Amino acid sequence: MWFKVDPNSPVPVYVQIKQKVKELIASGKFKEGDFLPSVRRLASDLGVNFNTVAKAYRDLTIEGVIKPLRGEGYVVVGIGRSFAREKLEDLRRILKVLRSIGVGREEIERVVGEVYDDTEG
Amino acid sequence: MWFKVDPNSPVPVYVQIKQKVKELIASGKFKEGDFLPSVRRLASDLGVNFNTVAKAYRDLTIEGVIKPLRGEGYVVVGIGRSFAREKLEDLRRILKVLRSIGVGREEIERVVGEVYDDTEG
Amino acid sequence: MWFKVDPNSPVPVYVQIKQKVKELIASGKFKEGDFLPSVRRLASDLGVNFNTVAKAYRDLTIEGVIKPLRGEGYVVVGIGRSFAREKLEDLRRILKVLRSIGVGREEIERVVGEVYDDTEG
Amino acid sequence: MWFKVDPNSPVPVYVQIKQKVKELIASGKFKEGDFLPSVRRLASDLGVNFNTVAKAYRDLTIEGVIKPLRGEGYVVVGIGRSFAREKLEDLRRILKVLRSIGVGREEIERVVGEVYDDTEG
DNA sequence: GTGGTCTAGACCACA
DNA sequence: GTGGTCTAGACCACA
Repeated sequence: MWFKVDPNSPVPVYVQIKQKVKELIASGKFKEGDFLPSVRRLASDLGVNFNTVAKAYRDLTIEGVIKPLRGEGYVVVGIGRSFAREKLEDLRRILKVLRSIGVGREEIERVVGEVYDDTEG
Repeated sequence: MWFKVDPNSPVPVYVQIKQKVKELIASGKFKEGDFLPSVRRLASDLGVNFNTVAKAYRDLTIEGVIKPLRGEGYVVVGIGRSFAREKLEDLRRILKVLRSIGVGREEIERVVGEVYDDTEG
Repeated sequence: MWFKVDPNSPVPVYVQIKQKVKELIASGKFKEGDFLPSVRRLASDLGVNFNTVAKAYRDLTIEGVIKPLRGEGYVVVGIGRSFAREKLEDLRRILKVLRSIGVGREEIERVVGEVYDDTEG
Repeated sequence: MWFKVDPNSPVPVYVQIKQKVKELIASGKFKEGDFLPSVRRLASDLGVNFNTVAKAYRDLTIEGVIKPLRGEGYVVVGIGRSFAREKLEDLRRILKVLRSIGVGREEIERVVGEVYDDTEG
């Protein structure tokens, strides 16, 4: 039920964790006021060190996405539309690359269709 | 005319360089048999260290994308369809995230239209 | 009428409580022989855990400032001149910093005037 | 020539380091464009762990006081008047406490005189 | 040599 | 049990 991280990616593990947590909040799997899994719990589930998760949570705190309640855990504050906006920017960037390397619009539409017509996750 | 790298990105600079070079080859700006800019030249243009570019070129050599010709520089071997396939996978991944956070297909189509109907680069 | 603590300060909450209680005794709001609010009462007023206040009172007991009377609560023993001396040391320390960063004596005197000419709290 | 930290203070060591570095910048001992001592160098000088200094520098980076140059070190960006303003607030706070515990204005002036008439650091 | 990431693990503050 | 600080030390990216 939990997500995974790739320790061999050039993207640091703590950045991967930040991304995933943001996705889970943006998608409503975690709602405002919910508690995230504890630093140590998530670290153990992901098989990474506690400090790595702590750094991800600390960053998310600075970004105003979550908030630490001493002795209680991290609670979700919210993420607003900013995450969707970021992701749409990512989409635009990759589409530009695809266009520039000669991938036609039909191929793009095929993939969009596959994802959006897919009935499961 | 040249591309840029972001030294503050969590993505290592040499990985950024590899990506850009692959894009330039995939898009035909560099063709089979063309010489890439020399390690020193590119390093100076990007404002990064010689070793950083050298590592990017070394990796691309291992991946079979370019080939060193002693005393002449690095020549483009080719990149085939693999790069486009990778990028389409990236597209699929981001579309899934966008769908999961509730971004509708219309919004996706709007962005696709913007990029593909755009007449310039 | 009661004081507050800042749970996000790097200064531990129990240290903040100790400071405030000392100030209240030094300023005469609590006199020798007076009872402090009970651990549970203060904890509830401050919105902190019982153990946090208990630790502050325990420390103050060790320092000889207050004394537990079994079944009755904590009674003020006294604080003498030591607290004022500590605070004057704090004053000296901060003045040195202000002087070293170029804040002039006039600006210091202005603040002293503001505080000491102020007729209320 | 270097400063010291107190490992037994309730104030975390990394906060103490942040304070000291800010003082040194505010007082002009480090100017815009200067490099701070390296993370590992300062850690060794202070007898603390490298991660502790790293956390202090990271925080100062977020506050916009310094900036990391990969492979080169941390360079001073600037601190402006904000630090002096913070310190004057600290002064006001402590003066209020001193007044409330019955320390007279003469005693305050005596300390101010001592610090500001002192010819050495 | 300099910063960045990550692990492993101790001990403290707080609920 | 939960977060916070700190140590000790490995290995990577970059100049």
